[in-house]
Amino acid sequence: MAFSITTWNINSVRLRMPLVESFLASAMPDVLCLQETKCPNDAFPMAPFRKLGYEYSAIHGQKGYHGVAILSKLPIEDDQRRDFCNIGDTRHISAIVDAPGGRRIRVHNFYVPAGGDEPDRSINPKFGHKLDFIEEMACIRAETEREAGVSAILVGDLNIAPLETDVWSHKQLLKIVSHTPVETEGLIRLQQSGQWVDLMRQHVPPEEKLFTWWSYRSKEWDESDRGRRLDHIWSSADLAPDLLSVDVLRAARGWERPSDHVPVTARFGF
DNA sequence: ATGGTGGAGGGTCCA
Repeated sequence: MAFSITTWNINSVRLRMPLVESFLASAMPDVLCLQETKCPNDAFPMAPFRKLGYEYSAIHGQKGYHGVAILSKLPIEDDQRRDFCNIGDTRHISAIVDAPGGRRIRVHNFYVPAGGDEPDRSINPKFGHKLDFIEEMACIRAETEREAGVSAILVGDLNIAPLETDVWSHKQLLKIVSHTPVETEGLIRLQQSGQWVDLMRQHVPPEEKLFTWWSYRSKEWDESDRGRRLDHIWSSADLAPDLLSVDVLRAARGWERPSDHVPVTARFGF
């Protein structure tokens, strides 16, 4: 039995619906997690998703900024939203997916704050917000007593590239927000304390460069390849042995009017 | 060292 899940920071779901539709028609993941939908709930383009077989959804959006969504071919239940840092941002949603073989998987979909430009919380409150956010994420664990027997997957735009090979130049990015030690150490601590497995790095060795985002501010993004791995797929330990592949669709960055992030898909065989 | 681009919304803010 198979199960697949995609995470994609879409940077406006309404603007990029044609790209989403063509991606889904070919990749056909069971579950699609979107970030930066920039779309209030009552304006979310549900119809095209239904038409493609994504009958089930849990959305959490607001006007102009942020916004996350889970679209699913498989039934979902118990959708929840948590207001991290208590400021009303729509940056988290989760739901339990009824996966094949009677498996139940709690899927968490995150859009972590980018953190601004200056990596110093005393002069840049956005950086402080980001650090507080990832601290609070420690409450989201791969295994919980309350949902015993439920596996877990955490995906999203975490806006941190934790490994040296997750950026085009470790040395040149050490003081750049997304790759500063306080962020990368915080993310790895979070991963370990929550008992999460980094599925992208289980599939692609940590020695190899791996990126999911390339800035809009570089026209030759492909040749210069100054990317970062900001998007992640983590799972509880029980799912890790069932991972078949992780696909980072780099080609999507070259599509017409693209998102600056590309879709990442994990496929499992149970 | 700096600025470069893109989306939302109709100011600038955010990334």
